[in-house]
Amino acid sequence: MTPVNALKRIHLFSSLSDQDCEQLSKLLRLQTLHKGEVLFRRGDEGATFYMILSGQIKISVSKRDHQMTLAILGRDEFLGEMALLDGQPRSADAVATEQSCLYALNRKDFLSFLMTSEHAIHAVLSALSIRLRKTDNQLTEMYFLNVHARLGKKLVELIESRPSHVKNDPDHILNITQDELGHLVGVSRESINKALKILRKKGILSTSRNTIRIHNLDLLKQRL
Amino acid sequence: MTPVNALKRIHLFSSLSDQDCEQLSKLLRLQTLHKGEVLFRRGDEGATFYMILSGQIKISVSKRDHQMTLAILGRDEFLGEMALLDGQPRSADAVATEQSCLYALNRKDFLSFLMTSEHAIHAVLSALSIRLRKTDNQLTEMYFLNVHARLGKKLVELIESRPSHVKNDPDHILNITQDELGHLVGVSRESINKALKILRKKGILSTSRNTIRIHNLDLLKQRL
DNA sequence: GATTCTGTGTGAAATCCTTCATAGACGGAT
DNA sequence: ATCCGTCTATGAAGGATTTCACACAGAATC
Repeated sequence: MTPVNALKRIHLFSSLSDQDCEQLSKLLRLQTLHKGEVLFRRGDEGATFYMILSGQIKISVSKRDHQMTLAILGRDEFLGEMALLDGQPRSADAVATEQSCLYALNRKDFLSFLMTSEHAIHAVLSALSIRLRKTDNQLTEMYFLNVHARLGKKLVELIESRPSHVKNDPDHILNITQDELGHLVGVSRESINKALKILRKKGILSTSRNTIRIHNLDLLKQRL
Repeated sequence: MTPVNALKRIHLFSSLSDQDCEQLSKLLRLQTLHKGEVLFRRGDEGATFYMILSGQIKISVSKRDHQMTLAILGRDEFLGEMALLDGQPRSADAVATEQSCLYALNRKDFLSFLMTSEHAIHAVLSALSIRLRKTDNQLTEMYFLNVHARLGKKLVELIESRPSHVKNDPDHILNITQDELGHLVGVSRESINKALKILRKKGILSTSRNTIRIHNLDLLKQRL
């Protein structure tokens, strides 16, 4: 595939003319990350915008031996825009959870690209808006709901945001450790385990190393 | 003052030409809210953008007899943009906490105004970014910090975000109920009260109906 | 001035969740 | 085949926060 066509497959760039794409492609830097590799850390000066071509980036904040995961971003999503837009340092860590491939764009180029594309502005505004909504929601749920309810919601969210169906298998399968789930829900691993135990006893799911297998998604949903 | 000059005093519109201002002023609708009046509710269809000319709007989410305050917006700040940018319903309630005066702009006009002003785009992007950062921060603090630490931070934040100094008075004075403080910190009124008791015993502050008087801001800060 | 309302102050009991300790299971490396 | 590191499972103890109950004070209303 030509570089221009590759660019156009990315939603943020999809409305660009061939010319603009070619222009832009000269400014983009391709970056590969191994599993576990750090893209940036909280507190760093942020001068780069990233588009995820493939793989997965985890956005999280750590303190002592505790960690909270703010978001997990995948293909066609972008990150790093906050530090560029408001001039503050990175607010969280970004780490690849699997082998990942990104386009990187420096501050100046990102901002000028943004101003040339109405479509891109809309995409960024809308993405920020959705993220804000999501975090607000997480914050209120943290206050209103207990571990069981939060876990239930997160499981449903994880399943619905990913293609976790395997052919000829009625179950939904999540590949995640209970530790990681704890970071996502904002709760200790042990509490996750105990909450899972209840769902297990009701036959809603079963657990094994690195995986949660949901047998009855409807039943899980109607508990919310 | 002419309407155009009034408009230019608003940061979001400050870069507009006289012509554009005049144009815009025809689209803006002036809206007054009494204390306690509701601007919109969570779940409403959102088709309006608001700029605060004066007064104060509280953004909050309620559930049963519990409430969580997400933000308190004041003069020169705007709200309502999320529903316009991502097309989802209102994510929270907006209520005037005092007599307030707003400019309202409908969806179409807001979006087209936005696209004509590079300055406005930057202002909105930057504001969204700052809000996102703030909520992320609140979320992680909710997980990492206990009531005492969160209350301390919130008190400092409230003081630093407002002019709470009175002439010839070395103290900082906050006019807020413990109930409201609880909503802001994400904790019960009683817990706020008990946490304040400790600060009171250390001589950092004193409390009375509707007010918290901070005697020693430095001491409060160094506990964080 | 009496009454009502709203907000503060406080302790006891209950609840939710974390922390700690320990056991076992599974997979990968040697 | 064994060892080691990671992940799951679980119970006991402790801590933080909520809930509940009630007393009290000052402001607002009549």
